[in-house]
Amino acid sequence: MTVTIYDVAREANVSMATVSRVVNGNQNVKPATRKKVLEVIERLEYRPNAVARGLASKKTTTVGVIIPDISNNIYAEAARGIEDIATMYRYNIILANSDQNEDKELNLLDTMLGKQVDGIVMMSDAVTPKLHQSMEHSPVPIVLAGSVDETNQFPSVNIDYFQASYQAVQMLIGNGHKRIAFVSGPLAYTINSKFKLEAYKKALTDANIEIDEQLIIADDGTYDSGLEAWGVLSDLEQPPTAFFAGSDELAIGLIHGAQDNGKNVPEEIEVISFEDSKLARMVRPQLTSVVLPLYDIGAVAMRLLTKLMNKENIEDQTVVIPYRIEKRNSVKS
Amino acid sequence: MTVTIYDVAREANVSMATVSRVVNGNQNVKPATRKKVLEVIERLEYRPNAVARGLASKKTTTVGVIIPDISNNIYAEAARGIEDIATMYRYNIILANSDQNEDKELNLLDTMLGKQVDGIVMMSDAVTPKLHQSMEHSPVPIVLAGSVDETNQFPSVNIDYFQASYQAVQMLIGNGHKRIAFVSGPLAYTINSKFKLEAYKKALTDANIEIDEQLIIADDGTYDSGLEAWGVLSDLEQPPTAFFAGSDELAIGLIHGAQDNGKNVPEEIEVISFEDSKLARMVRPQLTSVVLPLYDIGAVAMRLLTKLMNKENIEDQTVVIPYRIEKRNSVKS
DNA sequence: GTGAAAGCGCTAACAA
DNA sequence: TTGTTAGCGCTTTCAC
Repeated sequence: MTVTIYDVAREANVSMATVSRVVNGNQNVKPATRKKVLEVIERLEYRPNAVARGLASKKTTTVGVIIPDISNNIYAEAARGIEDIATMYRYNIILANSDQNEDKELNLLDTMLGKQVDGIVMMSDAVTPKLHQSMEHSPVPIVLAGSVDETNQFPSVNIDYFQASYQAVQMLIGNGHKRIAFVSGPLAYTINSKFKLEAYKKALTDANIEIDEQLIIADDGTYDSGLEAWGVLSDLEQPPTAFFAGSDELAIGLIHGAQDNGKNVPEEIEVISFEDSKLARMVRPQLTSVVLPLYDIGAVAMRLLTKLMNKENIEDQTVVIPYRIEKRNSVKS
Repeated sequence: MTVTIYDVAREANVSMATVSRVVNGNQNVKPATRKKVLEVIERLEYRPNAVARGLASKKTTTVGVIIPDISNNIYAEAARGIEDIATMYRYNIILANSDQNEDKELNLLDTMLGKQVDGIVMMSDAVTPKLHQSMEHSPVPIVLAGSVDETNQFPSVNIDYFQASYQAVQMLIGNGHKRIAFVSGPLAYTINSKFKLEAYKKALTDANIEIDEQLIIADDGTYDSGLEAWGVLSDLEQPPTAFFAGSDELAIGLIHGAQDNGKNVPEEIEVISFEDSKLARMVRPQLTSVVLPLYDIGAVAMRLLTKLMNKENIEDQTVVIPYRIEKRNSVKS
């Protein structure tokens, strides 16, 4: 059978309280006693039962992580950042995919809270009112990673999507383009893409370029949809000469679409992406892209969560990580 | 404060046993009672404490998942398969990265067992003796996903790496190549790559082609190392005319290396990959590749684990999933 | 420095 | 059909 703290206590001729103390590194134990207990623990191969410990202490040292889809590189990268920091602070993570589906998100929140996680990191492109409400009722801290909470009620970590997008579009404008397309993920109606879109429009407007709704496409964000978008856009009477893509996959689809049509990138067509995953260097030409520091976003979010779980004072709940634009060859100069 | 089963019982004028019954869907409850209890649960927003439940029932409905690196698409894909099936059977997963590091693997095993997971899915390219031994001592079932256990002691799910690789190399041989290189990940010394290498050698030998160790390169499996491998190999006196790549990234690196040198793929250089991630279609020419069904491997592994946790009878502990070769344009005909 | 004992919130016999 | 009662394995006062 499994050996319990009680077995150890008996074998070591001490009380279970003492065993508990040595297991938990409590200093109030005579070195000799500690040694004796440690020996018995080793001999019996005693392994503390974290569930019992959790019940008694009301802490599980595990945090919940709700992400849209782990098989999507973006989220996987963030997940790795989260997990690394979690490990550093001795937490384990319960990971679950929501597919951006509100019902799943709600359910996951509930089951994770049921499992008594000490905190939650949540990635969701759309913090709906219902979700928001559920999150408010959480007995443990929740931090948003890569998702902005417009009510500013929840801790969150992000980059400045608007600013980054604005700058990206500006680069294209600076290169003389008048017909600039914006191709984004399905998220056209969600937060982050909303910022990108707003920035896109603002940048054009500020440069006195008229906004043409035909040049704005929102699909599912995949390579194929980038290819498709190229098809649609290049068939326009006045096709775009530059593209602001919402993701690397999209950008590559756009570029391949152009190349398959005999167009040169960046000589004839320029493309700037928003992501800078390792894919960015795996195309010819390599992508110029806003770098979205996913790993860092995850890591910082988790770090923030540890502080919150520790009830430390937080200066600022919403942290904005710096971004930069990596210049490669899909945009001239 | 948090509301417990006891609060619900009191409010509903029943015993906690009855509340427990309705929460657990036990049929031995009069409909009227059930209704009453359900109402109170709703009103009080009672949420069962899974930790207490776990302690009492000795089941946590969570499984551990140990993978090398979630930010690597291969493992992320498998993780998604694992999680989907886990969710289907109402399990949650504790996910952790091992970086293929034995110490971490050992530690993770230990902490997960400490957390009383009901089972574990493990992905490890090298089941070392120590690891093997720790796994044997596990009180809960462990299944290996995408990793073969040479002792055949643990349940595992895989494809036939040898057969798949053999066939891949044969395609190249069939196209008339005599100088065929094998470029693989760092895993040259680990199980799966070992099979690939063996198959490569066997295929050549069977075709009376001499094995040239210079044509065998094992590096870190990244795009850059593919590029590098091209550099080294193309500088040979008798450079290879065909490549068997251990992964898509590697294959793309090889192809770009060739193209940057003005070589045509597949006219002058042919490349076959082993993976078939979505990357495979995101290059020109698109990759011909052995398809490694990662999602399925994960899903089947998890399904197998549910059976094991359920103590169902398993016909065969080691399942071999069919593979196929997806023909695209990096190999002629 | 160490021990006794009361929970933590729930499940699972066993009775009734 | 429902209630009573032991635990599950540990943490945590509170005494000594």
